Amino acid sequence: MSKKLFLLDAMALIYRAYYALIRSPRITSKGINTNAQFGFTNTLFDLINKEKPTHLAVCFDTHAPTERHIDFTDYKANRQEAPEDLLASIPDIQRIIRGFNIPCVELDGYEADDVIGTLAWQAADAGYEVYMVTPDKDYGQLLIHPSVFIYKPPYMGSKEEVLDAKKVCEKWDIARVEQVVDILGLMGDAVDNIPGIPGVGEKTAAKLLKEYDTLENVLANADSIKGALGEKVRNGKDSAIISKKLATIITNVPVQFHEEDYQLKAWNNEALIEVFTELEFKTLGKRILGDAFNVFQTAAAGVQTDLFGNAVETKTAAKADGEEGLLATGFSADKNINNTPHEYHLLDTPEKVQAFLNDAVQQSEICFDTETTGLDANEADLVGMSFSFTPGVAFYIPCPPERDKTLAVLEQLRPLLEKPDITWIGQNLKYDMLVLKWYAFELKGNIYDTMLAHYVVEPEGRRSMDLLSAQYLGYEPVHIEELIGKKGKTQGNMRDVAVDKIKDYAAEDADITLQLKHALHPQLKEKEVEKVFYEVENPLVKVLTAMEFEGVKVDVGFLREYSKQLEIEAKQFEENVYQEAGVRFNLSSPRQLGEVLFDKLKLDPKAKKTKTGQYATGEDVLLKLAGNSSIVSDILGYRELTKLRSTYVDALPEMINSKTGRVHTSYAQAVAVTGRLSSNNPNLQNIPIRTERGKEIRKAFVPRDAEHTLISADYSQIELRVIAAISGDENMCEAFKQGKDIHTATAAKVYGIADEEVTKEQRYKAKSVNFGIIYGQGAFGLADNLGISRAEAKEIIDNYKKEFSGITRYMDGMINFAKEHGYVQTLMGRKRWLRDINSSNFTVRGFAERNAINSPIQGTAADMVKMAMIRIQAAMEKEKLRSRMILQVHDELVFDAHNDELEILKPLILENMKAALPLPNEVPVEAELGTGINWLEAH
DNA sequence: AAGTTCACG
DNA sequence: ACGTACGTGAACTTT
Repeated sequence: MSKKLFLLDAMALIYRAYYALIRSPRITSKGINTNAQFGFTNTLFDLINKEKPTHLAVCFDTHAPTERHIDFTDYKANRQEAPEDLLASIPDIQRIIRGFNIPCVELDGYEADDVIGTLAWQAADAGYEVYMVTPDKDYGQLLIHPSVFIYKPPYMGSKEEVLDAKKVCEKWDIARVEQVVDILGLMGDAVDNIPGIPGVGEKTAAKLLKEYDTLENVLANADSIKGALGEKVRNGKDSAIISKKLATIITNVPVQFHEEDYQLKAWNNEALIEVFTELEFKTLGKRILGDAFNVFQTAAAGVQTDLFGNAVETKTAAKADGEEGLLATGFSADKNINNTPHEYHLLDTPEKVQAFLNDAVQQSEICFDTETTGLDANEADLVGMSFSFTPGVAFYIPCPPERDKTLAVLEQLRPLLEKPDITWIGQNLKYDMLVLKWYAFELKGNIYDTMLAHYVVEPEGRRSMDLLSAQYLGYEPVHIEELIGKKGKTQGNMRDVAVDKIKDYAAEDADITLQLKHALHPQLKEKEVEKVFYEVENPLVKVLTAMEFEGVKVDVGFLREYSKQLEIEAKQFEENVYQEAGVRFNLSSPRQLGEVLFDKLKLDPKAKKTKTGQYATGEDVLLKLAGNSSIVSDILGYRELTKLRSTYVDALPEMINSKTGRVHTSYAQAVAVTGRLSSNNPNLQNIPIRTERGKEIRKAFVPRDAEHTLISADYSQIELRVIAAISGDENMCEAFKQGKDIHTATAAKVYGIADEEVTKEQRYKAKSVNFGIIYGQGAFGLADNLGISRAEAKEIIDNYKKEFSGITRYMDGMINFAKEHGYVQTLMGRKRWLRDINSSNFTVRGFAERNAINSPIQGTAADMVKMAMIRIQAAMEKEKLRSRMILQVHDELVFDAHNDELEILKPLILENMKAALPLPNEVPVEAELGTGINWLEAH
């Protein structure tokens, strides 16, 4: 057997692991982020398992400066400081590596790639096959040696990949791997702040090398390169030479490859158990160490699991010293459905279904899940349903493709589905209920949505079934891809999958969801979020289901006409821009626009500010351009019109449902961290209103027929009322109690004048401060926003803080509360955890501090609207109205109202909105309402 | 898949 | 010296 050496680029892998999991970080019960430790360990273990190396080493960078830093002070200068979590992970990772009895190699004055390069070539000369484990493309240059390869570990769904010299050449479009350093020298590397030749990218570099073979030869022939490119090359000669040197990996650093040191040996299990326990690697620990870890865990935790995986208290078990934290979060961690005997039943005859029903109607809680032909609940057909009420046992009932047969199946289930005293448990039940609603069935009992339970327990993470199962049950369920393939062109249809396979998949989903409920449920109490769960989120599900089912009518004819008009006007703006610029280019490309504006036309403040080094061309930048030339207004005109056309006018008709002729948005109830809803497919929460041309689009949203009218009702200044109320600021509370215009009242206080003396200008500035305050804005931001000096902005803010000292107290109070408790909360007890609040990094901490100020405000307003929706829906049902609530836009509710019901409905809506969530300090809640034959008119 | 811009509250 | 106002979703370009 040949000898295989793997050399790991530790920091690159650690970074990747950390950021791969950043959206759903792994946090221990002590609040430590273990993304990097987890990801790295996973990669290392999988590698050992799969690739069976005979020899292995992990290489680190050291803090000592390298020759590159000394030669070129900008080297890696723009690199952001690593997050604290990530830096803190390194000692743990080194302990883990030592636990595996693998050497860590590092050398002051050299980077990991130099060490790896040197060792790789030495080992290869000694007859090894060498794999350098790294995602870094620069390593390509080392493949000059034929037995050296790059091994890219699997990442985000893509498989691992072994790169040889041929593949590297293909990637860069070059002839020989020796040219890797030439290409890097020419194009530079933004990540390491290696400049290269400005304006030369990957493509251009490859082109140059095709013609001239080496970087030196390119430079030698710079005079014969024509046009702008030649100019760039001639100007960038010095930079190119330095860049090539920086990009060249040193292969003769003072290390020696002693093969016996790098040979894989037996692990130090004790050391590994200690680290894994500390890091709470439950499943991973067991996967790596097997029973050695299991025995320890169970004893340490003082909890065992019964046959079905339920946590059972063991009275006699004593906690091992120092292992308090292991189950402190309250989930039963060691459940593994794999080890639990499970029975998944296929109920494919009416007799079997009946037997199931007899049992099921006795239950108080049943987990329910549907399988359908698609992701859009308004278009999908039912393929089957699964149920579970005993952990490990689940039932799957298939539905035939013919609609009448599916209806017959549902009919048999009617006594169960409509039983009023059942609690239906499910993951994202809105989807399942919406599917049922298209068959005119509904779940009449209570519901318990595990997705929402997780949302209130942990609003920030993601919560797919797969993730939740892994996190709370330590179990990886069957992936849907195994049934219907990956998303995209190859994705198949659930209808075409063999019924036995669907049964296993679907039944498992119901089984897992039931167990998930048991794991999550104690967390509601522990985290003190029961109120927001039971009084806000859970009851809202049925309301949203009804709204999504209803949809809204869109006047397609109007939009088609408007589209033509916008197209003509946009074209005119576009032509104007090309005239003014003197070139034709793609005006939709910010990159090309930036080059035209700043390189060709040399317009004044050269704001080069995007992180990729391109010119920023956003509206704020363009408006600051010298002279406000007409090209700017033409660009902005073009942008406005094309935006309106592509995002709304042309897109909305495409979203019309084939069955209803209406547009059905989908509300995401567990996405926005503050507690707001979000809307997608299409997003109906960002329909234009601020510009004349934009608000026209609202005319396309119309009542269902001539007997109906749209009603729009919105809260007045809800966020400011909330901050007044929860801060208890006297002046602001008083202004609201007296029914004053809040921005005028604010201006009067800030400028020390009477309300009547406030000018438009002053009111405008005060309004900006009021909004800025909600978000934690500083003097810089206010100055930028209002186009005033920082001194003036500071003065306004100082005055504001003095006059509204209660607001200042609130802001400081929230930050201190967060620092002490690690979270902030809304009136309904909705929490947001802010683990960066004590960070030593100014920027990171500042972000958390602004969240601490803003989240309770935005979140309390969200609580209030949601509660209003629940009340209004209930009242409308009680009155048996034909009118329907159809849209929510954060502080606004829209209704498709029957004309006969308008006079009942108006007070019903307003009263329920005002009374939904009374604010402290007697701050009144006001709402306003309008009606019309379209949304614009109603607003 | 990431970055940029822009629509809303 | 740095960055600077919160929360979203979608379209388009570029990698």
